[in-house]
Amino acid sequence: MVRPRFANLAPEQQQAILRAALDEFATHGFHDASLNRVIEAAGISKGSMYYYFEGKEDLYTYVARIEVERLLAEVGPFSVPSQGDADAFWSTLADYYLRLMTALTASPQLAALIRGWAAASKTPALQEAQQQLEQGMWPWLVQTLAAGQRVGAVRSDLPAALLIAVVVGMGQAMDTWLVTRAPDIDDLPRLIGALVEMIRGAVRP
Amino acid sequence: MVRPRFANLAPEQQQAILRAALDEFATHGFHDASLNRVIEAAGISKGSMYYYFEGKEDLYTYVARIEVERLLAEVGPFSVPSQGDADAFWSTLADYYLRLMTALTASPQLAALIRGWAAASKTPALQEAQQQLEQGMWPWLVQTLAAGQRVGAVRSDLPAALLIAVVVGMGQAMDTWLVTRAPDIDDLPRLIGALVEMIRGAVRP
DNA sequence: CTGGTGGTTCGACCAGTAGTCTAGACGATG
DNA sequence: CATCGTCTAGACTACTGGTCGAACCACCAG
Repeated sequence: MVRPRFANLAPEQQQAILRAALDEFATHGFHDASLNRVIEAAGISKGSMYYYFEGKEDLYTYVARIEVERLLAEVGPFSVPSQGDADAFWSTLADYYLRLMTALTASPQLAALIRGWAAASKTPALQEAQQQLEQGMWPWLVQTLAAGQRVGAVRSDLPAALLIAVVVGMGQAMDTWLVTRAPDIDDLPRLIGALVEMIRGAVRP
Repeated sequence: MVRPRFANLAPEQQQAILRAALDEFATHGFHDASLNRVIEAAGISKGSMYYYFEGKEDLYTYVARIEVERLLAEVGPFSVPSQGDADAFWSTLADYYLRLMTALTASPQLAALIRGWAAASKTPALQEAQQQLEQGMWPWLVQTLAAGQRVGAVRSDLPAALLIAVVVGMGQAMDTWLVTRAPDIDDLPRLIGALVEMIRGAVRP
C-alpha cells in the first residue's frame, strides 16, 4: 500500500513521480520497467522513493489505480439497468462500452498501461495486486450479471464465476484488438455493437 | 533459436537441462524464473548454458515448444471437418477440445507452463516468441475458421482476425478457469460442451 | 612422442536490477 | 540552544541475465 505520507508531499513532486512512473510503465510494462529510471526521471533519490512507496509493485498498482479512476470518472457512472427487457440491458451495456473505448482511444498512454496490466497481472509478482483489483470489481460484475439474468438476457445454468471469466476474457481480447487496430472513431459504434452482440450470443440462455 | 549443437549433447544431459528448465518455468513463470537456478539444478555451468542456448528466452520457448509438441502428439491429430453441417463442425471441435483438456489435466506442470505462457507472452521481452508461435498456429486457425464458415457455423461479416482473437480469448479464459478449478474428469464433457456452446453462440451467423 | 586444433566447459566478471540502511539536513517545538 | 520527528541522499547488498577469455581434452599430422 502506498504510504499515507505521499499525500503530504508537495503536489508538484507527486505529479513528477506519477508522471515519470506512468511514462515508464506505459512504455515498458511492469517487468521491463526500471524503477531506477523512474527515480531519475522524477528527480528524487532512492531513499525518498522507498519512503513514499513500498516498492515497485506498490508504485505500479498506485499509478494504475489513479489512472483507472480518472478514466472512470471521465466516462461517468454506470448504473445497472434493473428493469426493462434483454434488449434494453444489452444496449445499456453497449453504450457504456462505447463510452469507455472512446475515452480510452483518446489517451493511448492509459490504454498501454491497461494492456500491460492485463499482460502482467497473472504473473506471480503481481498476484496480490490482481486479487485486490478483482475484489474491487467483483461486486459490480456479479450485480450486472444478476441484472442480466433477471431480465432474461443471460443464462443461469452455469457458474457465475465461469460466465464472468469468459466475458472478461472476451472483453480483453476485443480491447487489445480494438486498441492495436486503432479504428476510426466513426467505425467504433458499429464495431462495439458487433462485439456486444458476440458477448450476448455467448451468454444467451 | 536453440543452437543445433544441443542435439549432439548426451541425452541425459539434455534431459537434465530440460527437466530443470521445465520445473523452474512451470513454477515461477518466465519473468520470475531464475536462469541461475536452472543452471545449478541442471548441474552445468553458465558457459555451457549459453553455449547451447542463446539466452533465457530461447530456453523458455524451446522448452515450451517441446512440451506442447509432446501434448499435441499425445492428443492426436485434428482434421478440419470439410463437410457436414454446423452441428458436425462443432461436435468435432468439442471432441478435440475435450481430448486436449483431459490430457492437460493429467500433466499439471505442462498446464502451469501454458498458463504462464499466456500470461507472459504479451510482455515486450517475449513478443518475438509470441509472434513466432502465432505464425505457426495461424494457418490452422484460419483454415478451421474458413471450414466453419463454409458449413454455415460461423458468421462471415466480421474480420477473421477479430473472430479468431475473440475465440482465442474465450479459450484462454475457459482454460484457466478449468485448470484452476480442476473439476472431476467425469464433469469435463458436460463443461466442455457448455463452453463450446458459448463459443458457438458468440460466432453464430 | 610432440604440437596443434577445434569443440567444449568453466567461472570470473560486467552492467544492470530491486531493495536496505545509515548518516545527516532541516525545521518545529520545548 | 537542544532535542526530536520528518525527510533525503546515496552507498551498499544480493541478486539478475549475459559476456568472455582461459583451460581442458580428444583427436590427428608430422
